[in-house]
Amino acid sequence: MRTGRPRDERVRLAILTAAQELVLEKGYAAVTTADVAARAGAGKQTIYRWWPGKGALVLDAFSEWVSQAPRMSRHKPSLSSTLVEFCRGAGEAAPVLRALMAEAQFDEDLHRRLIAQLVRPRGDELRACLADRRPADRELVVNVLSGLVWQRLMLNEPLDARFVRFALRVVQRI
Amino acid sequence: MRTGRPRDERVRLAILTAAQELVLEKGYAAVTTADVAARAGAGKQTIYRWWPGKGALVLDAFSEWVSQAPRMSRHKPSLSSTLVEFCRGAGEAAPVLRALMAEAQFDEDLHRRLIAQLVRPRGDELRACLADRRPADRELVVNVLSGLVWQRLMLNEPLDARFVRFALRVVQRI
DNA sequence: TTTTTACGAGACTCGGAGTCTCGGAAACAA
DNA sequence: TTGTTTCCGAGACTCCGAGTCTCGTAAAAA
Repeated sequence: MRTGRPRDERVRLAILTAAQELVLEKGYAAVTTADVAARAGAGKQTIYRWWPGKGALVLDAFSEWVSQAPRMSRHKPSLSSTLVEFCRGAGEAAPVLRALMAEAQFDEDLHRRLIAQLVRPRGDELRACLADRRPADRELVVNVLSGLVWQRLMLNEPLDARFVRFALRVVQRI
Repeated sequence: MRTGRPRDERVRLAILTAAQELVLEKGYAAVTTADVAARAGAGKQTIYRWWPGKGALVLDAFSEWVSQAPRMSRHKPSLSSTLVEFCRGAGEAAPVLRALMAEAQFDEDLHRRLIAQLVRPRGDELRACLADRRPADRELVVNVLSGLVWQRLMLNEPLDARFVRFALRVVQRI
């Protein structure tokens, strides 16, 4: 059994909540770890004890944001609905996704985390909607779609309904 | 006539050259404006007099790097050769492109410059290779291709010959 | 009770971005 | 020639955020 005082779950949640709120209010770049600690009523050291840095913290605070799609449906979700739902979530959090991907370019560890916690899961969701395609085709479509999305994000163009229609049209023609 | 001492062209080139060398040697993040000034034998203020910051400087130092394709051919360049040539240039400078696109996410002015000096021109080159397509198709193909490239860059996957084959296969099926 | 780890708080170091100032140089104008 | 304007190298300087260190205290297990 692990000895010593255990990690306080309420503190963990307070920090994640504070990070999410502050980033949505002021934007990723304008938020400091000191800000997060202050709003959470925590010490900076408590943040650095459990997260390697601001990037990983914000990633944890948002990694489930995008995929809060209603999983209640017992049907296999359609490609269209998956894409719509993703763009809805990613649309609100677009500045955060841009900032995380940007920061990850300067931080290998964060880059790995970002791919494992955000990029790969979204790709898997898409893949699951393409079970009827040939495997080679499937990878091709997934690559094209996520390419379009990330390009759109980094170029700061909206992930709106018009984009979804465009993306679906592309897929249809492959 | 503009009065006062004119800008020294040799200094301008020395700064651009120093920036390019240093970034290739040590990587974008590890280079400071003080480093560039030192190697160029210039003062920091001379850099800040002509460029708003490190990002814009490095962008200028590399903005023609990618498209040093031999324009000697009087034939219209093929999509294949354009893509190969672009990936060859972008392959070597991939870390720089990643860093510039990343930094641009935190700097609106740099973002505009990056799109105007790098993103748009490459898109135009691609577009010129697709003159035989219907205009709507053309935009679609350009979007898909540049989406694949930027995704590849930000995910730190190689822009190698295998990728070019993949991209061309995608285009062929649209 | 002792040991071990977590916690809040705050002081601290470190490094890079960008600014300011100074003495001097290169152009133009009177 | 002299004065004005802008450029230049050099270096000191401020500002700010990331991350570290320490201290007194709290909560769990041995």
